[in-house]
Amino acid sequence: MNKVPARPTVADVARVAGVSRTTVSHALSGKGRVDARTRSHVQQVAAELGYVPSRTARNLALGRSDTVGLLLPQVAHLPLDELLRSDWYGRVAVIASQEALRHQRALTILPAVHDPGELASFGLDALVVLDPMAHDPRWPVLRASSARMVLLGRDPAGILGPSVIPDLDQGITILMDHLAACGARTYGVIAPDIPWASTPASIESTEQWCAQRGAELRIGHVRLADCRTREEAAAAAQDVAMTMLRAPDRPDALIGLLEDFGRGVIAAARSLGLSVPGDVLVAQDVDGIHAQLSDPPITAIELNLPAQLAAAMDLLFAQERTVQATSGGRELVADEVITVPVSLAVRASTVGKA
Amino acid sequence: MNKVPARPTVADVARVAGVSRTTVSHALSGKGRVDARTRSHVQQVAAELGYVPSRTARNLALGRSDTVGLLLPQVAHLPLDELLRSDWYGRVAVIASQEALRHQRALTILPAVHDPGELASFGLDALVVLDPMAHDPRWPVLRASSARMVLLGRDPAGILGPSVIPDLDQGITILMDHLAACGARTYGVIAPDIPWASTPASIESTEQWCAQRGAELRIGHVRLADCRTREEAAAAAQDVAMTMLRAPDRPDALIGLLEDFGRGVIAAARSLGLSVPGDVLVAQDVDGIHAQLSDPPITAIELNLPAQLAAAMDLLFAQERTVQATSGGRELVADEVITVPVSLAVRASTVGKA
DNA sequence: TTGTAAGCGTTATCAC
DNA sequence: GTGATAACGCTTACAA
Repeated sequence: MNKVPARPTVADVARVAGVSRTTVSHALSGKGRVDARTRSHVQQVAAELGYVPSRTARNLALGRSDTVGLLLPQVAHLPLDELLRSDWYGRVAVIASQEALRHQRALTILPAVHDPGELASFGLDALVVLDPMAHDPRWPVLRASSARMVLLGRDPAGILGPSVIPDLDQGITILMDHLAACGARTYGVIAPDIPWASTPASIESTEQWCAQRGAELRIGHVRLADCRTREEAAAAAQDVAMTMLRAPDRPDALIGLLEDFGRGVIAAARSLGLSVPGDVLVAQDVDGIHAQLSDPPITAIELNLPAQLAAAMDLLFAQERTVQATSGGRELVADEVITVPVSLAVRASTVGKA
Repeated sequence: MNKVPARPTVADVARVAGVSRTTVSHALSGKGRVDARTRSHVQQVAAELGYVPSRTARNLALGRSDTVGLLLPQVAHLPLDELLRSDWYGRVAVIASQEALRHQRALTILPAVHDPGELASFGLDALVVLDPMAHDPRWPVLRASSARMVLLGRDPAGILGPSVIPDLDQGITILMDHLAACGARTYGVIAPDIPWASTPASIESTEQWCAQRGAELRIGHVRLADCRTREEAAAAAQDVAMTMLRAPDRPDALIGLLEDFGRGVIAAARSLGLSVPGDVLVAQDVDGIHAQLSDPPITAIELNLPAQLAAAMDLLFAQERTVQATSGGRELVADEVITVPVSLAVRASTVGKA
């Protein structure tokens, strides 16, 4: 039962190196003026002793936290919500942790924070808020927080901090251009009735594109409230697609505004004896495994999550090393919206009519 | 530019309540002996002031960290590795954060820790290590850490701490029984050549099952080193499956030991004009979206990740409230292995020959 | 250039 | 029961 040798502290280093704690601190952090020889000596001693500064102590002294909190959405009323996005959130978390570490910060996942106190106790000075929604239950908690905040997804209120969003408008444009180039003339959109702000925005982008070109557009709505699983969501999309495709003047390109809708559309086409992409083109506004594995694989917009999170962290910490003035990072403008470029993953559901 | 009102501290509460800091601490934590009236008074004042204890300060004083670190595997030599498991890791991270919070701990994701110092600086007192491998580059770093550790996945060395693993042996047994019940007589296994300890273990379980019943078993190996994408991995599995299915005495049940292998097998069967499950049964040892979305959906073993992480956290923190003696949690036995029950998700790839 | 000392917010020790 | 006081390990005026 050997007692674990306690980690060396500044005091230890100072004693061994024969200098004061201040000098050690300055020598290692490069802050004050220290003689070059003293500095290298201290550094060497620190290395030999295996000294590592304690984040906790440093944070307490500095009044910050060195960690950024990732706030996942509360699981909403929709039973589907959690299922729908759990994989997505996982990806966000892992990527966010990498980006945070790039800024010398650790990342802490805060699944569901109930009261402002709970959040405050973490002393987080930076927060990434995922998918803010219209009547988000997290709002009161967040308002009470003094942490720097960046929202991932459009903030309907634009009051907590800047938002980082994928440039879905650009994405829709690229997608529609692509569909047009593949011969589409009339379009159909299948939209979920969820309170994510991106859905209305996508619909609007589509409408604008069509209006500008005089193209015909039909919009079908899927009631997700009735769906309990992703399969049911796909099936519901299939129903809606079925109706649209049965119409005499059926659209020859169908876009699903949810990860699960594409395959629903394909199933609908197939059951009507229509070939994809021969008779109807199919695409989604969000890429994902479903789109990649579908038969045929579905053309979709790649949201570029790493770029989104890099942008978010940059917003929080960017000018930190240059500006010593404030709490670090650039001034955060509440209703500013940073758009991140997206790209189109073109797949067999829209090309190769052969 | 109003200065943000600093968060109230124990000192503030003490002053307002007209008592000492000690009394406040005792009153709020319930540790020492405090008069009931004093206690409720202090509590009320604290509530009014919106006092929230600072985790940082508390941790410094107590010498702990209140957070558990999640150590993702280093991205290994295999280019595929990251792709293969990124979704999985994300799920692990989110679920782990929930389980950690259940024990009043925050969860921090540490993607790739290079030197022992870096890890030490976090002062983590609990660590969940993901997928320890045979020659894991993280070992020296971990050995140097004094944190309590639990490994998720079998530890080939059994030296760092207890391992939590899904009971794949049980899973294989259930799966094989199921296949046998569905009419299989000869079996084939398609295994990747990756250094995860679970693969050899699964193969062994399969061999034992077959040996006990005198059933014939063939094993095919896929060289993942040549694969750069999941698609290529599936294609490689398809090649191997093709060879096995072309043999005159082809197996009538094929099991893929990787999430992407199932669909490769199905593709192989299809291209040989064999129906699934009519002519050949197909299954995987790991469930996932791929298995669910495949056509037909693939029977697979559900690894029960939430249960695994719950077990891991329990191991770390279980007896904390009862035992005040040590650093919390039960004694961690290095080579102990905790197995978590798994279940079989039966799907169309093995049933409904009709 | 270096050292002294105060302070960050909390808990633990030990008097009263 | 309650309250000084000293840690915890670090940073940083301010002095020397």
